[in-house]
Amino acid sequence: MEDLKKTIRSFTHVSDSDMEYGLKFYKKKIIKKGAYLLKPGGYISDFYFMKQGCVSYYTIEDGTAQVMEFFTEGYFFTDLYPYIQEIQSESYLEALEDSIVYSISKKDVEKVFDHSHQLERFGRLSMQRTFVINFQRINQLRNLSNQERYLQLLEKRPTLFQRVPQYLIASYLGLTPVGLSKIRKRLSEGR
Amino acid sequence: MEDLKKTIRSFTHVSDSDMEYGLKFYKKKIIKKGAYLLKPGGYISDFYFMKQGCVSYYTIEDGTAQVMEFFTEGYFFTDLYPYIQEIQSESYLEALEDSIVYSISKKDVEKVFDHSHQLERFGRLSMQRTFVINFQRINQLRNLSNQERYLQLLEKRPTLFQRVPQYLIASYLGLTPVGLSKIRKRLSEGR
DNA sequence: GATTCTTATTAAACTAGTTTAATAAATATC
DNA sequence: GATATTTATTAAACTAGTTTAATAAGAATC
Repeated sequence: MEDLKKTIRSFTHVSDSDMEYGLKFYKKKIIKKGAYLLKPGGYISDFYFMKQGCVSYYTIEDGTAQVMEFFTEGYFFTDLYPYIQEIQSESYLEALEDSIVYSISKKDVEKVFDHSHQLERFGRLSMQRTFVINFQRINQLRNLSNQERYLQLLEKRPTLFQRVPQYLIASYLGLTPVGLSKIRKRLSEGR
Repeated sequence: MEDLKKTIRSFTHVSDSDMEYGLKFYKKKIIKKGAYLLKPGGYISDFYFMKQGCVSYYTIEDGTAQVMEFFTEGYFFTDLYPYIQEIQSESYLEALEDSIVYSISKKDVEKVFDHSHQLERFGRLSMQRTFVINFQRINQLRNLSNQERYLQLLEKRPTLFQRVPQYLIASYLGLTPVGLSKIRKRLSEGR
């Protein structure tokens, strides 16, 4: 769990004893390609850290997948809204590759935060980080064209395009496979 | 500062002594309509609580305002990204009405969080709340049509339409004044 | 209360996407 | 390596927005 430890410490100082206390609640979990961590109607009570692999986070709207996010190495993730509210989820968490995650239950997260002020701070700061990412996402959705968002994704997460089928990337960008194909054509013609 | 106290306690339990410690750092501030709490190039070091009034949060892109949010009664707000990163802001915080806010400096927030585990928890939970709001915003931007988003805003924050000019609401919804006008026409014709 | 300034609507031409369907290319399976 | 299946591209018709410009309506000011 070295990279989990490293990632936590990239947020804030955590003493060895607090770290040891926190990490002992994490469990290693292997998910085969095509398997689900979560399906609609299920309850999500775990928080995950992606050690290796790729999980897509999506809902089905009118019969087609709406991809919210691709979680890859180093991501903390869960389906936060139902996780917080303790209600049924409406989303899927599906492995797009054989993946390894570390999981911790909500109860244990709370235990850890109660026990360690330092780790509660990590919790706050990682939430803050997530805020910033979402905030930038909103600005991108509002201020950039689909073409610009495609180019930005290509720049920021180039490996995604080797790992994930294009129609899922189209969905992530908020358009249809046909729409993305048109954009790519337009770009290849230098317009 | 009763409503500030009440709002904080709606997140988590805070003892009287911790609350008293925290609240003493807040300063009351009155902003006249048209005045700014923040302009591009400025540094934002305060966190605000809106006691009464309305502040618009926007950037200027290609000469027109892009409204991110309208902060009204009960909102905690700042320009979080530059606040966290301690970099220059690119945004405006402008009072659309005479407003009363309570402000606390970043240094004092940190002092409060150091002193009180309970208030650090409030910080984490309010960040979590903000996450959820932003998350829902992203889903709305992705999955709803402009018309649906207009109707949803009308339902959730009806008073906004009496307080704020329509072209700013258009901007908030991510469209032009002409576009919003068309949507309203379409709806009034029952389509 | 007339004038000025701001805000909202309408019209017309345009654009970047959509949908549906057909085809082509790539990948997996027997 | 042929066949079936999945994924990507292309075409054509359509749609919900855009831009620019003119007009109308409302609010503020003298």
